[in-house]
Amino acid sequence: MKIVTIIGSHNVPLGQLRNTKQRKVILEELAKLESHPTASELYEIVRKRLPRISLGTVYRNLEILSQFRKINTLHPAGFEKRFDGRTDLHYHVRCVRCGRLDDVPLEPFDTIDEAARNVTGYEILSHSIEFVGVCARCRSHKEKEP
Amino acid sequence: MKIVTIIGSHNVPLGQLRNTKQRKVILEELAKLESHPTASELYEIVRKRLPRISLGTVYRNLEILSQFRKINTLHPAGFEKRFDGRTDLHYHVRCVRCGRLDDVPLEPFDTIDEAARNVTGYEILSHSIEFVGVCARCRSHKEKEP
DNA sequence: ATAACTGCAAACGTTTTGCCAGCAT
DNA sequence: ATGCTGGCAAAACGTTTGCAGTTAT
Repeated sequence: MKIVTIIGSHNVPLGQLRNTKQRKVILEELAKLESHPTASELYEIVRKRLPRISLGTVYRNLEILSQFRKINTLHPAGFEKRFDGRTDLHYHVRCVRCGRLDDVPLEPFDTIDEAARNVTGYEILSHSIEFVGVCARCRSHKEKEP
Repeated sequence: MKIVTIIGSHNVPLGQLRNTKQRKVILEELAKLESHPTASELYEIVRKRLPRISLGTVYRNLEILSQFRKINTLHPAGFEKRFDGRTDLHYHVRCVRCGRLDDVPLEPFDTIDEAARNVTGYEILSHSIEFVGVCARCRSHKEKEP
């Protein structure tokens, strides 16, 4: 008997995605928007077309669509806040396998704030960069994952 | 009569910060750590020195210390996930006043992943950048804030 | 036929809050 | 004396999950 580790959320199907009305409307409405809505904002919008849809369905579909790269999830899934004794500007890298978070010892890119100011109309105060990747430890354990 | 808008969390004092044992220990332990603990991880650590401290106190102090720039909060306070119909790499800017989130129409900095790889030992897959600043609308309303 | 999917409601884990006593200034 | 702060417990919040019935393929 072989034990298989299922990667990803419990609600993401192993087989074929289906094209339900709910999923279609969620995608359509999200595509229409310039903004980056939260799940419940999108729920309110979608509800105008599908009054009986549930918030759970919206969450489930956003998760699935994100896994299949149809949409993008901005503030990376369910992570707790983390705190850092350093207050100087520095960057972080997160391991997608184990969630480990490390500092990245690079000098801050101090020119990019000005670039952002020029194209956004914002007064830019600072920025943060989070790299995502696979840490050394997880890379050496790669045989565990299919 | 003048209406004053209180900025920031309900638990952040308007007056002078005090130097309590709990606050000191939280700061000390956080400073010792190379890692970026969550509130409850830090709670467990601090509890070894102050067994009667509560998790609420840890949260309150982290919030206050963060406001006063004594520490840094990594995954910026309580924001919900946001979803984006675009799946290509692009950056975002958040207004610290109103929470508004916009796209930043800059070309992706494709060289920085390699720089990060060189200094971290991670296999770097991607990165995200979030600028923080004040949006045009909020800048024109600045008279409302002290 | 079958596996994906939905709505609903309950459960979950994290964070915030109200209360009141206690302590730093 | 003032008002910031702590502990505690309850509430709030965003998100996930179990269930039982439904739907797309």
